[in-house]
Amino acid sequence: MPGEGSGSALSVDDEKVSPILCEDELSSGGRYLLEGLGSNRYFMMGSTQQTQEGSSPCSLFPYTSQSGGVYAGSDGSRYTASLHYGSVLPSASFCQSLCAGRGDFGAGYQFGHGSGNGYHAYQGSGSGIGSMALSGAGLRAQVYLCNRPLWLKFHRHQTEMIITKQGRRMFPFLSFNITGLSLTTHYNVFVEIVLADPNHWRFQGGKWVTCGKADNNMQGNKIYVHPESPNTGAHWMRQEISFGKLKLTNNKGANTNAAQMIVLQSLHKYQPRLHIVEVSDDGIESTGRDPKTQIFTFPENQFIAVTAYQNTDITQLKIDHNPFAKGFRDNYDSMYTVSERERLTPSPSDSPRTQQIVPGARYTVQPFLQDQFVNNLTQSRLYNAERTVPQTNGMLSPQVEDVGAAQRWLVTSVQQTNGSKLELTAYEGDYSSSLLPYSFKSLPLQGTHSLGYYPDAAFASVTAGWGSRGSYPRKVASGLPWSPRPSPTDFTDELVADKDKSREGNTFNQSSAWMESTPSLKLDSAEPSIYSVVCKRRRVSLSESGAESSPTVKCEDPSVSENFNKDSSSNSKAIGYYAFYAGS
DNA sequence: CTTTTCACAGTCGCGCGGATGGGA
DNA sequence: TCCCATCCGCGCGACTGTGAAAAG
Repeated sequence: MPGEGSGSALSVDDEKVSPILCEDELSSGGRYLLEGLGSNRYFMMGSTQQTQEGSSPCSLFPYTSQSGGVYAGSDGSRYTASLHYGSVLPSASFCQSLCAGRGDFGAGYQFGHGSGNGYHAYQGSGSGIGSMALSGAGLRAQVYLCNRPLWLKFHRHQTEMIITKQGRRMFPFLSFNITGLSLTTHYNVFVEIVLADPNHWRFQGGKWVTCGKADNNMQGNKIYVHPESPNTGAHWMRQEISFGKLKLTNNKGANTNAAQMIVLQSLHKYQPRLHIVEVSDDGIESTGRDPKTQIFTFPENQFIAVTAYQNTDITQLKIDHNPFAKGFRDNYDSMYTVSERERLTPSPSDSPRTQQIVPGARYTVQPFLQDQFVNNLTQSRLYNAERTVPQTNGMLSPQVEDVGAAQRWLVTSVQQTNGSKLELTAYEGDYSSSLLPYSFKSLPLQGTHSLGYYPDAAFASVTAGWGSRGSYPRKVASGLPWSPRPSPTDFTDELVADKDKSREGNTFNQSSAWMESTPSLKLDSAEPSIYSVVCKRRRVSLSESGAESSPTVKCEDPSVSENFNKDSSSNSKAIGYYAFYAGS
């Protein structure tokens, strides 16, 4: 694998610049001049400091001001200045509307380079789908971050990614859906991870603070090419594109599996970027003056590379959501040992077996744009307890997270013969008005399509990210007495932010507006209040002494907790969830 | 004191081979 | 009886965070 910026077959146009600048961002001084910063490229966003301090939802979209000049690496990197955030840049007025109305771009940020003037201002459709023409091709590619809710969860606490000498997989991993590509044109799809800011970071006083300048002389591979590259647009659009096998390392001299590893430096903040490069049929990149490249950046993918976790909230999130860390879940037994007979309705989310019967990529349907592995988490594992770290430690304010997490996308699995595989549906559209205070115009809910999609797609995303495991041939849903559906936790996840609010208010009125139409959500909405009383708990760790501000209070009444798990997580949620779909 | 490295135990799932069942 | 597809169990390697030790 080529080293940084040396991908022979991968090149990015470095000439295009976005003419669109967001006034807010400009005035914020969130841009850096990076001349002389060395060979590294920086993903330039509004400074983290600013976004931490600022409560404006606009901070969620700090890239709105970016133009092509942000990658002004002094090494003449081939990727310099190829970022064109302006493609979906809201105008200044849109920024204002964001701040005022808590609007959202949606799950898909669309960047890319166009033909000079082809920067498409946000249309205000609320679809969250930006659009940008490929140079010369006239095709608009759109990229959706599939597991965005989970990313937001981590991002809220400032995501940390472990790096080791032998390489560590990312979690959450990067997973995208792409639309708008030419069906027959070949593309290389790869991820590049660049410095997000010029700072060195350290975890101090329960939060991340800058600590001097970043070491910008880091050498090593910064690119991970998707193993299926190159491939046709039809291929890329057929299913989720996951980078679950991407590994992060701090071993500069790593030779083995170098293609699978990206070399990072500990305590630096990084920004992954997705590149889609059009290539000729023989796999050679398009040549000429105007290579057809698009780059997509999701700010919630930012993370700080660490050799050991610093923030216990991040650790807990990893344990809770990463199946490989299941062994560290403290009440794993009680969570999953409820006999099948005791269940009124089996829940797709409460059995470890569930993960083994995940159909995965066997079904080529588009996975529910969902948390990866988030489904296996029962509601007993919430973060209601007092925190060691300010909740706004991350880039997002709770409010901002509300915006992002509450946002839902469902990519239906309709296998259309015309090749347009993806039919995007704003799943929550019907009730967004009551739940979400910001204006968000959703695409129409496709009732029959959506319902028909759920049974198999519910778990597709669970395994899709882990590469080839999707071909698991057995124990598919057909053998189950129930039809798997998106886990109720999906909704609950979205409501995490609401939980934080409700734990103080202890009121159910908050979501009453949509209780009537969404029974399952009603149940989930009620959970925070229940749990804030019954089961304030955190990760149980021997090392976590009482001296720390994070309490180690376990469920005061295990039976209550267990019953809750059983009744609510399995039964109520499943029933409620089912009722929701059946009744919708 | 901070950061990195390493061994560890638990979990997961791929891949293999054998068992099972249905159809020709 | 044979063939094929599916199911099942097992072993191994990959993967995880932990916690102590080492390194800086």
